[in-house]
Amino acid sequence: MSTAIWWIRRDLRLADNVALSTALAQAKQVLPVWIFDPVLLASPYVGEKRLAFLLAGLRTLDQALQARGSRLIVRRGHPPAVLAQLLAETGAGVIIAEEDYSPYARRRDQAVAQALPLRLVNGMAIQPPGRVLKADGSPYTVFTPFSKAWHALPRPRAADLVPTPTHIPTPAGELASELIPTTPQQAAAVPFMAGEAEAQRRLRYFIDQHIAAYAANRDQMDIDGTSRLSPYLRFGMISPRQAAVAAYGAMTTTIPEARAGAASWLNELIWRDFYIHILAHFPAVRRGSFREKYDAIPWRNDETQFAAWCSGQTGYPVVDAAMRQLAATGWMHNRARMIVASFLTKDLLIDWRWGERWFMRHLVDGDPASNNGGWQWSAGTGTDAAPYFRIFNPVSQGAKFDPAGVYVRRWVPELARVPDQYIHAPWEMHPAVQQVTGCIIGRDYPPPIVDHRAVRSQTLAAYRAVA
DNA sequence: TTTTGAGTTGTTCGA
DNA sequence: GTCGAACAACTCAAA
Repeated sequence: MSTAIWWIRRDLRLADNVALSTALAQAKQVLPVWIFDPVLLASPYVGEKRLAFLLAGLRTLDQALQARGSRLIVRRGHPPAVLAQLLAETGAGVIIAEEDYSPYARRRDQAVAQALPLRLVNGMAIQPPGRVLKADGSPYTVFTPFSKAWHALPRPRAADLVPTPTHIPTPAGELASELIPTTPQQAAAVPFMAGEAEAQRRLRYFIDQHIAAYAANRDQMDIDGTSRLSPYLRFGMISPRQAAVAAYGAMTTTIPEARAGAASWLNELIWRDFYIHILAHFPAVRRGSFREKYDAIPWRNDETQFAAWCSGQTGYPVVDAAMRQLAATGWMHNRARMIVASFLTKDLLIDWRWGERWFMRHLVDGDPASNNGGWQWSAGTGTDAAPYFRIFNPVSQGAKFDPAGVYVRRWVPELARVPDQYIHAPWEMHPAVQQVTGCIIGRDYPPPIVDHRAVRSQTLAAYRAVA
């Protein structure tokens, strides 16, 4: 075969790219193609920060391709039509892509495969859906047995990783390609530089500097103890197999903390696989509760309270810090995600889908599988959900995971001079203290929009009624 | 088929 | 201040 199309979707990398290596093995020439799908661009789940990160990633990928004798062809339109046109233009005999298991992607790929020679390969998950099943062939819905079965499979090894090709022979003829739009101004504050090289640099830095303390620090919001690789995994600027191989590598050290940290981080990668599998096997979770009875929860859905949550004006410092971090940077600490999700669903009794959509619009790493899984876990509606009476207390969570208020003060500057003992409950400051610290509750910072203790018991009653 | 052990990440209360 | 129990049963997975 003379030409294969490498259809790039969530695999913006050249290293360990099975779609690319398969294309190179099958054809003399490979044409890398990106398609802007109007359906996805118009989705309410797309936001400008993630879009900007994607565009920057495409530019970086194009540069890497050009350094290897190739280039990125960019088109816009309905993928089946665009690909049919490209096959006609190039005479390519096959389209090869990394499989995306989310519901829209599967429908899209089915439509393509009906008319065109499409071949899908795994790479988005470490173990693809269908490979981790119970003895009777059905999928797992509880994490721990899933992870046991996952661990029983052959582990990815460094030798399995496909090296970066040194040269990518690409058809030389004239082929129309759109320019990649320039990054909107908004992206300036996003602390993620797009691209494969940056992903590898972060991986090395994390493994070398942070893995030993990961198990102890990963929940601390005031410490940069996490890998911050999620945006790169989201767009395949690093493959999850590369991450897993690095984790296994760190597990061979003699330092017990490093081994524990690596195991803990690998577990998070397995959670990522788990939610990819859940969405693949149960696509209805995208629209409703995994457990149907929880669709009957009587959400209060107060628009004013939702707006306060979105803008970081709830009066609960740790919630507000997290929501402002999200708005400013497109990222939020994992512990903070749980706290604000618990607050939205359990304190405000607002439908978890509202929070899911807000996260998707603002997160650079927004991924349908992980985001949906996390929200349903927090709301108590999902597979393997937390018991509904497990309601986070935003004050004690703050005290535990941001004890000196470093995280809060960074993102809620009006609380900068509030003493540590009040930093997570500033409304408890005596008026004289408010005066001295320059933070008058109701003037400089809002009073709490709900009384946690009161709404907690209301929510318990509401959940108990449908459980 | 039945039984048994277990289930990411919490909070509150009372001794 | 610390610690264990209660929260509330239910579903899942595997023997």
